[in-house]
Amino acid sequence: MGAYRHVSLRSYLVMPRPLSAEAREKAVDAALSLLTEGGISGFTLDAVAQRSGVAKTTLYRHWGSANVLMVHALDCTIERIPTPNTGDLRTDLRNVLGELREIANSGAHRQMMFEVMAAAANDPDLAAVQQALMHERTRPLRELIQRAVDRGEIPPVDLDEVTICVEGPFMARVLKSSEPVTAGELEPMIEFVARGLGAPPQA
Amino acid sequence: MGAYRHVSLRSYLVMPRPLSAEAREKAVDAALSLLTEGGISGFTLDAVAQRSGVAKTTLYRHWGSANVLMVHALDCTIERIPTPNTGDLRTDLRNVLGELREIANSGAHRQMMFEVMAAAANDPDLAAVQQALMHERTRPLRELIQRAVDRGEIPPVDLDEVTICVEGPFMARVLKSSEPVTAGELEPMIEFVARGLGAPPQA
DNA sequence: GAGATTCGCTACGGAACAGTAGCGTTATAG
DNA sequence: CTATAACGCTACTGTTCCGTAGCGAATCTC
Repeated sequence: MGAYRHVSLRSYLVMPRPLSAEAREKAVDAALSLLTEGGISGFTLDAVAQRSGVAKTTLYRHWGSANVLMVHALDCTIERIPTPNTGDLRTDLRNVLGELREIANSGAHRQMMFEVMAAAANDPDLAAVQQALMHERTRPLRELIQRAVDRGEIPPVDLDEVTICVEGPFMARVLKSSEPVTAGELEPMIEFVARGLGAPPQA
Repeated sequence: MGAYRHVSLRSYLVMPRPLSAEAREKAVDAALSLLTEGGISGFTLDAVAQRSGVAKTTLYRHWGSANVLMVHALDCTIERIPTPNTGDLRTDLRNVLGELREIANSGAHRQMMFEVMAAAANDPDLAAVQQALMHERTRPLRELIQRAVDRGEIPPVDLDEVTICVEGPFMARVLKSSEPVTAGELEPMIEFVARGLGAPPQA
């Protein structure tokens, strides 16, 4: 934890002493670790202050409210995951779903995901961040499907419609059980999805 | 709201005055309406007491804690949904997904679902109820798939594996947007899933 | 009717949490 | 070195919610 985009808004201006980037970074890291451990219900400013070593008053000086810090911290986790291109639909699927599998299996990711989605119903900012996060995570799927269409491996499709269908089985599996998803579980899904996309039978 | 199974544990015994079934029913109804409106965060005993007209102290006399009442209320929502048999895979899918669509579109169902799933991580009782609820809701899918195998419309499958793949696209769609799912959106999913199951091309 | 028990009401106690005030300390700009 | 502003600390208010105590009134069994 540390390679996120910490935007220090005022560090370019000449001031006696800008809001310290160090405090922001420590606070965001603590916030994220609390969020992944206990979900939104485990995220309190008292806890962030204690874990980060940044005083609660300073947290308010930087972000103004607990919610803003939480949304900012989640926003910092948005990152592009690589999209390998192997020239084969099933192999591409295996690679990307393997990546998503590791994300889903890490920590108490489940609880956080659910709570964020629930809370997003009452918080437009949070909803936007959550939307962006999900969109970024499924981007590789959209890309590999588009490539399969381009090379003629599968017939043309409505990309948005079909992406939902492709990620669906994986998401349903993650929702269904808190057990980690194994690599072996992915295989039947890949075959199902490849057939659904209209790919020719496996070589 | 009223056709749930309200089990009055002591109503068969001869006692001066049993815990009133009326109070239980009103409390459960109020609890459920609060849960569907505001999710778990909208569920408080004060709110249940106010909406149901049952005193908070009486709620404790019946259930002992807020959590027990909540789990009991959710347990009361478990009900079998009918499984039509039309003799055609795609038509069966259309019927069952149509049922699930209505459930998913009703009220603020989304938020409740997420919060319950998140809370289930820390509460075995709640997890059990949630598991049972999901299992009951997807039972028709398992049944219609089994029938399609039996009549030779699709090749034999691992039922659990494949059910996840079939419900997946629908669930992914529900998760993705808070907009109601339209009947038209189901069609591409049905075709995708039918192909995934190995059904012959549409007539 | 007599006795027992439930019900509703009001009022508490206690915990957790958001957010603020005040004050002394520390680091930076000039 | 000096002024300025951020920092950490402690303490506080206000709110929300769980869970409980005590009371009188209503109701059921016998």
